[in-house]
Amino acid sequence: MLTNSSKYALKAVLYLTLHSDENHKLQVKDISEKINIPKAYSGKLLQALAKRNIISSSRGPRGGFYVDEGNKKQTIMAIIDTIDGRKKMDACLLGLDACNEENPCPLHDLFASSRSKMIKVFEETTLDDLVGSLGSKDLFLYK
Amino acid sequence: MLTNSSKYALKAVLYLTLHSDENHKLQVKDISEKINIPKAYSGKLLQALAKRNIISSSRGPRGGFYVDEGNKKQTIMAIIDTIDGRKKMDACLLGLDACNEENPCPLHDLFASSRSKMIKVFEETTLDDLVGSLGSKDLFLYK
DNA sequence: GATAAAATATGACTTAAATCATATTAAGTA
DNA sequence: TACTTAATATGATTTAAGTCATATTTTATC
Repeated sequence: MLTNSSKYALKAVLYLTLHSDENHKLQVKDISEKINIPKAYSGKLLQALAKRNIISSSRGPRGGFYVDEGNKKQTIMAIIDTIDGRKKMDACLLGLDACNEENPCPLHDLFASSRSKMIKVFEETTLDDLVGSLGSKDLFLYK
Repeated sequence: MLTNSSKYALKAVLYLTLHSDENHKLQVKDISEKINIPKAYSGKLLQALAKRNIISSSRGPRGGFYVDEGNKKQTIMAIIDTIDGRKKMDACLLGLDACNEENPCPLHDLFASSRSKMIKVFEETTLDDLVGSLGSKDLFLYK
């Protein structure tokens, strides 16, 4: 479904959404330790996310990564797309290029409705939404 | 979602379900050419499926792989499980070991219902069902 | 302005999935 | 029984994902 990379990216962005803002930037080291992923690897992912404006960053002393109000309008799908590429989500279960609604593979109809529901949720759910639904319980799992 | 290997396996089994029986066995070469996957690779997958009795095989002259009536009771999930291992399907979207119904990760509830529906379909759909639903139209896509 | 702290850019290394190759074993046929 | 045909078992090679390392650039602060 998702590569390791986009799982990591999702975790990192969620962490930033909950624990950072313009005045509380976090460094790669802090983030990677908290969410239990290799530092150098998370650095790379965070850079890719910042370039696409999913998250924000600033260099130099007191710099770091953070999520501002604008970033919170980003969706889960935007994160996945940045790291894995959107196409993978739409791909035929059997990997058939020619498979689609009009020309479905034998598994297409079994799978299509679940998948499109899932994709819709990913496209429509923003970081704001996620944080909202968590309410006050900060606790979630990074392992 | 699925590895390349299990996609190939699904294609191969579907092909066998439609085009083979005890009296019409197919060799690796025939199958791999028809479904457009590397011969040596499909050989390995077919062997694994035969060992688990998802499909049948016999050696020697006039031997080959085939799907008999018993094999047709096998499910899509059995194929996936043989090649990828069942666990992957149940795994948390974020890859969190500790994530479950009682202790859900932030994405859990967004994803859980689509996934369990999908899993249920995979577990309940047999090769018989698939062939039935195809009706007379043999045509499907191997590319 | 000099210094230090941070992200950025780039590339190398490692591991697992995907792919290929082949020697061995079993079964049908002459 | 010898020969041929096919799966089986095993392992080598290749490729892509995942991981790590570091030189460069930017920015705050003294």
